[in-house]
Amino acid sequence: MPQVRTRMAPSPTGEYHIGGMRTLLYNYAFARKNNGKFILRIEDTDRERHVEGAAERLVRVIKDYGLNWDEGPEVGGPFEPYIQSQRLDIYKKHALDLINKGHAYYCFCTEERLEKMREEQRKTGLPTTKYDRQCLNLEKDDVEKRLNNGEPHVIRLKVPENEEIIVKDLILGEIKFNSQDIDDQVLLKSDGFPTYHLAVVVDDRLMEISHVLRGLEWLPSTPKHILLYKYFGWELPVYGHLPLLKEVGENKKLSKRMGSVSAQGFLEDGYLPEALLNFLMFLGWNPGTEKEIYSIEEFIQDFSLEKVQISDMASFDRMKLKWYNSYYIRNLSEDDFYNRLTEWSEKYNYDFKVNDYIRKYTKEYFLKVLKLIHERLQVFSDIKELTSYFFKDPVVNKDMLLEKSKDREAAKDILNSYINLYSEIIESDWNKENLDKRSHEVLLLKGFKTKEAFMTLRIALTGMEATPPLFDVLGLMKKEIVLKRLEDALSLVS
RNA sequence: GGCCCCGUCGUCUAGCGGUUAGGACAUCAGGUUUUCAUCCUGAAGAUCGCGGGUUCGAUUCCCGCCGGGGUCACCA
Repeated sequence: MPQVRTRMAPSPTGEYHIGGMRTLLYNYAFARKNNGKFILRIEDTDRERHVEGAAERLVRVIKDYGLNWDEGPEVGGPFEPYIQSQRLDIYKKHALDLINKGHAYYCFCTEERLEKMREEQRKTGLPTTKYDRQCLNLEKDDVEKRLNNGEPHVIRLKVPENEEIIVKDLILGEIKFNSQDIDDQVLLKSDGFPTYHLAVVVDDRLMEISHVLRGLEWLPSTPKHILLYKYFGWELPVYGHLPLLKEVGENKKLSKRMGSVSAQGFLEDGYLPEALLNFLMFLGWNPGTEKEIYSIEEFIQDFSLEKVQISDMASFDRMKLKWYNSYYIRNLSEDDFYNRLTEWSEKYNYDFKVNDYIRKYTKEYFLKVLKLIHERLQVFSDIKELTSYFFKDPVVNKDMLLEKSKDREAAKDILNSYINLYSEIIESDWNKENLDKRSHEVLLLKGFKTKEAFMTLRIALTGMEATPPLFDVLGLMKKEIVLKRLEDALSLVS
């Protein structure tokens, strides 16, 4: 059996899409699983949509997800270059080859004419708009002359009349197409760049790609590619088309309105790569068991094309992603949690820098805070809100504060009692256990209801209804801060 | 519109002729707890899109319909 070689071939036209990362992950895992090679190739053949620096960011984010490639940008390989804009003469040579074999032809039609043609086709209600082949049978001399004159032109594939083309898809099975429905695809653009269709076929062949795993959106153009393989006299790779990603319940592609869609965006939001990857694994694949927590190594072990879903869309359940992430955060050791958070805050977040907080409040204090919110943090970007009251006085909502006790007098009584208690406790006794004990004594003494008293205190001290255990929080705070906040709350309700 | 793909709890899925149709997320209830989170236990939730076949028997195979999606560029 020939070596398994897979590839991912993204276009540097913007931020790398999270769906692209899923497809990359499958290609990566399949190659690793079969002791093959995984190739990264940059498909930058669209000069108009090309975005400066996008290729560099692409490479960066793939590495940030913890993945790598055996051949491609930065690492090189036996089939260099791996950037299509540096392979222009290769594509041209192949396009010319097709012309010589009679499977392609020059076309001098202008954009304007093509637009007009389509306009008319639509009017006459033709079932599908295809190039009308005006340039198919130009005289050889005529073509020669126009080429010499430097007239703008493209090279088109000459699609056969009525031929059945069968796509053998490893995931979907055999799919039949008729060449009648296929347009005379442009192969080489007037700027000398190839279209995707030419470039992908030529490069996949030259780079000896054995398996093409790509998104389902490519299925309709696969017959064009098969035609090209045939005319070049090449053997086909194995195809597998993966379900597209959609927003939950929306039957739509991922939308920015629902959150991030770029691979980078999720890292910025504070998702861990291992959680992201675990989540991505299940977007179109399922082991058929009940195991849902997968490391990348386990995934490589269990991945198989047979288990890829036959489905048109895989649902990108952001809720479930959050669950995965909180699971992975919870399972970080305290050290790792601190280190990962710090690293993240330095790299992505401009609003919450761990190092700034450490400088201001000491690392010891910061670590204690972290310990309290560790299992409550779902994504790193929640850190600021979740810990705000440890670092600055909260804005307390008066109504929220009052509704926890019977009435205004009761609230004042509670606040007063605990101000008295806490002012008496000396610095050396200011710890969680003692505060807990003494606070409960006051409860008994004054006949306060536990819930009323402690909720009132919690809100007065943190401004929030949901926090870590009250005396954990109190024990961490300085005595004078506690007293100040209780006094503030008291004057708020007075 | 043409071509092509898909259709199982609220959501995502497992299933590859005979199952009490399994799991996860979400939801709800109970336990732990001063709140939240975690953790544990449990509940509810699917006439397997609809209608025909094939079969002793269809969620599973075939056909039609309906619904959703993808694609029809000198974009990938």
